[in-house]
Amino acid sequence: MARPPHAREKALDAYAEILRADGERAATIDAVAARAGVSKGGVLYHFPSKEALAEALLERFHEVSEAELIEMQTDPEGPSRNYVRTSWQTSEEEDPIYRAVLRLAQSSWQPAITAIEQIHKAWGDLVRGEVGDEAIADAIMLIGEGLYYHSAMPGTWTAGTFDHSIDDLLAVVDRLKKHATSSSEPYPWPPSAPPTP
Amino acid sequence: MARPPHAREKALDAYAEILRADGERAATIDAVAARAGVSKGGVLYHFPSKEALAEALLERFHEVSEAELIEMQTDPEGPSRNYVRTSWQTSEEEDPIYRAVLRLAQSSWQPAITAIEQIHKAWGDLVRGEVGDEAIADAIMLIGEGLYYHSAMPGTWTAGTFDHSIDDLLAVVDRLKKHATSSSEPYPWPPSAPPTP
DNA sequence: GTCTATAGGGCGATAGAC
DNA sequence: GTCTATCGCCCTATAGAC
Repeated sequence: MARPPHAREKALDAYAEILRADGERAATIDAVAARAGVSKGGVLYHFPSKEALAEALLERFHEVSEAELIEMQTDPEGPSRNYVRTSWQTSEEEDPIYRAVLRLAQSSWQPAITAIEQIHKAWGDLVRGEVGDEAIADAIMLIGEGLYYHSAMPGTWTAGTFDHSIDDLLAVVDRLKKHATSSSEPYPWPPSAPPTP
Repeated sequence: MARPPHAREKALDAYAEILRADGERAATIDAVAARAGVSKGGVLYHFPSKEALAEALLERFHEVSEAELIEMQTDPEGPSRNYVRTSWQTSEEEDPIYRAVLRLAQSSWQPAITAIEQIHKAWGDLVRGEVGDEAIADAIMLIGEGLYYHSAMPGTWTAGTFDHSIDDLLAVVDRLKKHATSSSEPYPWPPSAPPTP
């Protein structure tokens, strides 16, 4: 795996990008091959079926989301702010993988639905652990999911919509957190010293 | 239009339901015809092309969303609570049209994207008018959109997730509104006596 | 490993009987 | 108005040359 064939990665990149930008229906093997600069047969050599392409994307997703989860745990801002901030900022340009997988989930592909469900649960656990109030944790999670809702919408609709106000939004999150901690004793946070990378 | 052929409406219903439940790709003319209990040719008599089917759905959407907008304006709870509540509750069983159109938007069909964009802008204007604070209005809108994000996800993931906590969530919305009105003078609300239907 | 050529199946749309 | 039959296209996948 140290130096796998480049065509494979290029095809997977192309697949993710077409999915994200144009939707599941546009992500045909022809389109992937054209964008990756290889032939259809070339793509099908590395990915014996179209589903294999989707499965490979899901593997990438698991790697990336595991790393994101660690970042969220160790961010000195705390999980809530990290979640809301990255919900918007990784949506802007980075992290095309999440949104590509989201498209597969929206197309009712069960493995993608399960994967999204799992990572959301993990994120939600961290936020709940930090704020210690169920309803407020729900509200914070929904704000982040609302940002994903925007980022998952095709077209130019939401480009930059929250760029000017993400800090104000984070201030609202702070206020929600503060209210939660003042009305009930929160879970201990951070649970221990974050590991140094 | 007083008594249009039933097959037309049944086909449109079937199209919306398949779209909502199984995604854009599954909404073939064959599938629509089967669910509506007519033949493919029968469907294509009323809707000369597949796009005509989508356009008819969009017309329905415009009618329904106009009515929803009036409800949101006249709800004695105010637009914010109405928005958050209906974001979840109409997702449960009612309002398959919104989610059907959402699927078309997620498939990068521009007319659907534009329609969703417009209704969101109208909702956002009402919420901003009520709370009078930009960041808090954004947060409230995002909570509602987060609920739609859940409702737009296929499968059983989110079924009932917020049923037990929607009132707690509305309490958080109240708290956000309260903070906004205490820190800055809000817009006048309600603007005038709501029209009686 | 990557290509071209082609088989096989599904889908949108048309034609014409009833 | 609704049906059946069929055409033509696009997409997935396979076969085999290089």
